[in-house]
Amino acid sequence: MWLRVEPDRPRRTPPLSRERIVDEAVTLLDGDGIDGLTMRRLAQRLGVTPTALYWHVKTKDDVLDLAVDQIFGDVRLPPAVGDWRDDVRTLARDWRAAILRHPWAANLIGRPMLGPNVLARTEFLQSALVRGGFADRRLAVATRLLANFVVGAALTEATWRQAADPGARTEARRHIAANPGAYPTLGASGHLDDARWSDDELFDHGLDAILATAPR
Amino acid sequence: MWLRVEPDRPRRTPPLSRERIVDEAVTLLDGDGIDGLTMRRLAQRLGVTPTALYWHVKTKDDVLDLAVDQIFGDVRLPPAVGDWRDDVRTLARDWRAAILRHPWAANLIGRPMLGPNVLARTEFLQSALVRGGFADRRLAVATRLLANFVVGAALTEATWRQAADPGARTEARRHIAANPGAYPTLGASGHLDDARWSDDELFDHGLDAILATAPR
DNA sequence: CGAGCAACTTACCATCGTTAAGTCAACCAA
DNA sequence: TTGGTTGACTTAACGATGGTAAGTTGCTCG
Repeated sequence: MWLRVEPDRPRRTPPLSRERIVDEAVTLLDGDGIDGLTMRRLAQRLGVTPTALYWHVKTKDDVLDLAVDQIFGDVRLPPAVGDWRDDVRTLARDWRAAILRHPWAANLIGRPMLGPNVLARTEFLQSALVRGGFADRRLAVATRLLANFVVGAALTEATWRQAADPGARTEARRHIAANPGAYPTLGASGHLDDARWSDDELFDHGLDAILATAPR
Repeated sequence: MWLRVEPDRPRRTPPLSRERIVDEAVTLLDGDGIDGLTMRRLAQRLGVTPTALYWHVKTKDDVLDLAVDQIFGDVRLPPAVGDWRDDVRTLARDWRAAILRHPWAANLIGRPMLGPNVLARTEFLQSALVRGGFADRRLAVATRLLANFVVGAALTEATWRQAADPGARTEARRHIAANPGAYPTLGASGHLDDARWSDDELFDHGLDAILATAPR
């Protein structure tokens, strides 16, 4: 009895599980990007045969879907007791930060994005807007405006950041500079990477502009 | 002399070209989605060997990049002589419509998206905002707010529409209904698909909210 | 002790993107 | 006319990938 080994103790690695698979997938994606995630590489990292994964997961797309929802789980939900504007700002900033922390997420849009974590965040945003006095159609409009701005901004920035060719932005700038006639305003304002204002700054002010549309 | 055949006349199909490849790729993507595009299928449609494509194109990713930029070329640039708000609205609506017409574009975000067509559209948006009185940081903020809202909205809607499982939205709704405690506001307002307001309507009003932030 | 099942492995398949080498007609210099 | 050069394409093949089918192991429970 007291000699009995703990169950599963002598196993070389902790037993496989959907959770461990998803965790390892995320770190693999973080390290090597979207093309770095292979069922074989994933299995190897877990000390397991590729086909073993298919016991816990139906397909590779499942892994991707789970990975996407996982990173949205990192977005903490504020207590929702403070000023509704602060709550919105906090959540929106964290949401954007979560995507920027895992830029590969930009490649996985086009997937459902309807996991429970995303739903919970949208719920939070909407309830904060309700506290702000939004209702009916204005509530619906504001929710979408907010959510789509956050997602659009984060995805666009993530896209730029992960551009395999680090000179892609530079290349685009050169293209603009080479055809000044075609892009008079862009060339003058330097929309693509104006050093005068940071991405963070522009995001925050965009957020404020939306919040300013509150009733009263 | 008068007997000489026109050059390349007896060819079975018109000669291959980057243009023809991209055109066929777009129709293939439209028909069968992102997974339907294979170099082999593409070549077969063009009456050619798969490897022939590599004479005109360096890699499959090139084809995808070109396809993405191509659909943005469909977004007509308004004359830019009318009311600046109307110009912005027209371009934003067309932009969203172009993405919704080719929902697979949602899967290709994460790519540069810096082709000349996209640049030209952003340039147009920005110049319209300048006409609206925006300048300096407010100009930069408004440009990003606008562009990110349009892209975010279109991508999110495209994602929903192309969900392989047509019941994904339904599934999410069921999930919400099953856990009423977790999503009080969402459950009540039916954010996901409230029949009271259409996507078009919510998009237009979101646009108006942004335009309302204009100076003066 | 032996059946049964969960968890994993071995063997294998079709398909994919891509490269290397060969073919073949059209053009141009001699 | 000839003969070589080049552009455009084909034949052949490679390695890697996502996935399936059929075992194999080892734990649990009767």
